[in-house]
Amino acid sequence: MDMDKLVSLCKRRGFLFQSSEIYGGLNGFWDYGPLGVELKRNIKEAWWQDMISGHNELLISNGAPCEHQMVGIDCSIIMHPQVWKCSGHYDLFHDFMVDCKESKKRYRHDQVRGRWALAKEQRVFIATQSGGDEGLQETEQKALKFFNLRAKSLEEISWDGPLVSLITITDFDKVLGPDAKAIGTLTPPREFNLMFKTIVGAMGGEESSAFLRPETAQGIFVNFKNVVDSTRVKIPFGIAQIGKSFRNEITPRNFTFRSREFEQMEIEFFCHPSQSPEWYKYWRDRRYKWYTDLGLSSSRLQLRDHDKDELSHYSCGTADIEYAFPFLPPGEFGELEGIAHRGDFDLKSHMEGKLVRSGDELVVELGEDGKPKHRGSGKDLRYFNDQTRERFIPHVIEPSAGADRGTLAFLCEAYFEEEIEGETRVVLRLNPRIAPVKAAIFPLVNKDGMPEKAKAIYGDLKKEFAVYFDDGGAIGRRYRRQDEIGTPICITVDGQTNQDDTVTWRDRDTLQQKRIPIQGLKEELRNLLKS
RNA sequence: GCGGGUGUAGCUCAGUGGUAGAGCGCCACGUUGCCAACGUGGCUGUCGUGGGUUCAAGUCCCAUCACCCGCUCCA
Repeated sequence: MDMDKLVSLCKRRGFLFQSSEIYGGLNGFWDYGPLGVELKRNIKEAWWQDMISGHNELLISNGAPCEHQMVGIDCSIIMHPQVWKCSGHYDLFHDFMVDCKESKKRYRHDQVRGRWALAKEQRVFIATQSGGDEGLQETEQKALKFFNLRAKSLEEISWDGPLVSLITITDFDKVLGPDAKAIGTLTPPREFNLMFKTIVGAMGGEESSAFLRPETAQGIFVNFKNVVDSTRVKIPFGIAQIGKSFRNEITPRNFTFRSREFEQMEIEFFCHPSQSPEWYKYWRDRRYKWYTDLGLSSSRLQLRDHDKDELSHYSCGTADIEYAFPFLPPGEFGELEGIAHRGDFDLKSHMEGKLVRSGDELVVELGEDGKPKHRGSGKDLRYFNDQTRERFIPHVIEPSAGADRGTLAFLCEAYFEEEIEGETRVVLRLNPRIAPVKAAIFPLVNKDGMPEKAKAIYGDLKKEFAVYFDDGGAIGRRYRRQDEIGTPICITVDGQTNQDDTVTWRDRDTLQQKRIPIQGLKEELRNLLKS
């Protein structure tokens, strides 16, 4: 499938627009149009229904170790800055970068190394991105070139000290950049923040700066105690949230796939440590099945377990649900959702302070003064089981899905072009549950009372379903218009309707028609949405 | 971030320094009895944006923004 065709359809039919388009657009931001908002809402509602509101906590779900409860929450986007310090985002998403004015390259400040070289009465800091022996060799080569010396005159250069980080350097005018020919081309380090910064309060200064959340998860962790205290939930249970998150991605690309503002659908599932591996497996499989049930084909979808060295510092297991997007090279997949076993990392961080791994253990990271680098809340976030009299920090399984990525995947999967009697038909084979319009109602022609009858049916169905009325142009054209936006059913009032109160029911995928009585339409549509 | 490409009507795209175009779509009227029918009429443009060169710029130059491809980087 050609991605351009889908992008064009999305624009033409009102699924997706570039943000601020009349001003030339803004990189990494997208708007959902009238049909797009319905599609995305349907996907989010399907998720909420299947994970939370429709969940039966009295039954053991397929593959689950025991019963579990599910509740929802909706947290603020801006939170206390300490949340991000303890979660690790502040340190991780907060880099200093230096730019090279000559080579136009950008380097992470802490990843550039180098050593001082003296020759021809000049002292220069020769920088490189390599470390170890490779770094030593590279700096030698660069120094020879810079001082315009032959390889055999290497001894004319004297080296002052070992390979050190650029962080230790203050006189940037004596630095030879990793890809530069002249000295002094590197800019001083500049703050490069992957989190969006904002100011709280109209008169705010630096002390009142805050961040837009880079993930929804932390709102759940900091409310863990509130939920436990207010709802009578018992472990194991999950807290779910749908909401916007923000990341200042360096390279937004591939339509909405990597955006700077995006929507997440996240569950933090809290369980006893001894049961956590079973729950991890349960959520992994359950979440994969959710996508296939809604229409993603298993040939383009994969569940991939992370390698040991790919795991985050806190994780004891992570799997990605990935989709073979058409804009990716064959064989490559893009992430739709990550299911992570996070252990007790998050709750513990918000109790004690930012954690780092030390061997097999998580310990509070200390600052230079020997105190915690980022202090936790000091609140006791342990869970007390009054049956077993056990007090413990629950382990967490986190299925974290991207709503926009899911929406994009469903669109890609649904797009088909096919030849019908020499004409190309464009059709979105969306699952009826997520289709923006469930059915369109047409009068076959605009006479003999057909429009009146069709309008009456439309008015009645509209109370319960997202339906669309169209009497413009020939009937064939109206069918194709609906095919293109994924409407599963077209209902047409024709001459026979006046005699026996039946209408034709036309299927988007098979193009087959059947006659059904007007009274049976609602039941028929309900069945369609159940499947 | 780097390199290459693209930017003209809602969409797809023509356009040689000299009057802004086509197809599709959309709207109205008529016609029309089931898969992008037909007729008539109509709407649609800051030629991505800002500068410059020129008597004259959609066209040439510079800058900038956005999108696509390839690197690079990254949750």
